[in-house]
Amino acid sequence: MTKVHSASEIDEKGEGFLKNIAIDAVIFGFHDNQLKVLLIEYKGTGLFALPGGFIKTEEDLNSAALRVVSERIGLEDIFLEQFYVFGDYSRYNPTQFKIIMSANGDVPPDDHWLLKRFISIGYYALVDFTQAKPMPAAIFDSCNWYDLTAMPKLIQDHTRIVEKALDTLRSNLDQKLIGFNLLPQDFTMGDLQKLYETILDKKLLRPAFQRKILALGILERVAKKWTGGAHKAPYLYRFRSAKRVSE
Amino acid sequence: MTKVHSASEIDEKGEGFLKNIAIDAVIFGFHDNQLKVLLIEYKGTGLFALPGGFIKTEEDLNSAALRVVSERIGLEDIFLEQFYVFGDYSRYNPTQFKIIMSANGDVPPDDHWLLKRFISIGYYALVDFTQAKPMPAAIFDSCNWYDLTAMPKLIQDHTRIVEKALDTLRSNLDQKLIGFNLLPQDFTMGDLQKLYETILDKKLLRPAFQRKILALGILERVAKKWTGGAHKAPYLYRFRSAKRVSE
DNA sequence: TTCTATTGTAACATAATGATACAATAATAA
DNA sequence: TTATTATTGTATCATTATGTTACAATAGAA
Repeated sequence: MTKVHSASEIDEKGEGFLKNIAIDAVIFGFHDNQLKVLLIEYKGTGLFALPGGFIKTEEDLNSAALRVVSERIGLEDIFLEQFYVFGDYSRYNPTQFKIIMSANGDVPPDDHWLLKRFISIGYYALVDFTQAKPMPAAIFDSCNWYDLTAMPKLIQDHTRIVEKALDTLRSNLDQKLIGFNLLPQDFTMGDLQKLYETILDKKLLRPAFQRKILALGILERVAKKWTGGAHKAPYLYRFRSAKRVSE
Repeated sequence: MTKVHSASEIDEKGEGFLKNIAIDAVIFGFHDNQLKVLLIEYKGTGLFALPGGFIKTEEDLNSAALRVVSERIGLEDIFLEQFYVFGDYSRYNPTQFKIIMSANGDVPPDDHWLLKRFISIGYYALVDFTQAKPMPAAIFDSCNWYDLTAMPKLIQDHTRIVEKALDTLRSNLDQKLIGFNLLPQDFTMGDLQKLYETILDKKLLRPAFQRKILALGILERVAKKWTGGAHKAPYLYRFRSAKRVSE
């Protein structure tokens, strides 16, 4: 329950959108050995939130989520998956949305559809930080990456949504092979290990990690080697399989 | 999008319920070495469906799901978890609901809220077959267990929902320790193994299974032994931890 | 050319899992 | 009462996976 379009785009009754349902997206990136989350800031409020949106009357749910994410990040081929539906009544907080809309110049009537209760379907996305281009919308002051460890206070239960997304990412990391969606096309084994260590928040043994990953048979070695350090140059690897978008 | 209450309970505008959102529940049971699913049959239509329902305006999503399930099964303490949200536009099929409502004596106007598009939040429940008491509502002809391998044709995409629930059950079986929710309080190691074999649809080696399960340290041996066969009597076991309901 | 930091992988240790074997035993039948 | 039978509980060994140490290879800097 987050992405508020421009006032002209959505009327007071929410015609053209499904009622009571929102999408919130936790978009993860990885840079400088830090997990990042994309957050937006509502114009003139100092209120930070996850990117989000609503479902058009004739739109598939997963397509709506993809639209919401790609509008913020400027990419089309995105790993994106549902992870939880947040539906506690205690989430309902219309005054916060009155503030957001008022700061944007719209003073909404009390029965405005955006002031009704919303159930939010949580999606998490894994994107290549080097390719992503954060794009604010008109009603945002900003749209930027934040270290997971240094996020501003978020509206509603969005902090909990991020935590739950991280839990899901952790437990899916080994099971499904999704980590590579956070890396650029070519990367070293050290890059991959640091990514795993950052997500899992624990040190891994280098030989065992390398052996395990290579045994999966999903990497191919790129001929050229990375260079730059005063030591033996590591190989560059690339994942064979394509990125997946939901199921 | 399934459980239609009596006509008097819900008005044509759906006052008191969230719009466009439904809950569908895949309730699993285990009996005679068969996985069972609870299905309802809409009165006078021969149409089978998953038990389902809607969310009250001031009700938590997970509470609504628990209400929907316990109304059908007559139990309170139920393992219940979200597994996926079904939101394709192609699910939308109002004529089927016109048939169901007409057969029930209500001829709905075309703008009746139940004839609008619904996004369905899928939950799966694991219940003790010996304790469950399937309870039909007024608008059902029946509410019964069906073998997963011998289900009738279901309305909408409910067959796919069952399949996806089974996938989730399979992948959660080892990770989380949820299998015991399908068994009565006391059971033998053979019972548990048969349950696992049925769910995973493959044979397991008895000594390895026993060692692995016991190593988890979650079972306690009940003093008395089961009896009845012309062979050594197996121990009865009981799970230490309590059942969990969602997160 | 030597030094340094890091990589790639071999080698061994330990733990987990797969597979076979067999004694223990509750009911049945002789 | 005793032998028979089917199944249980677990020991034992084999295989595989994972944890850990060690060391040669090497790109750049000194």
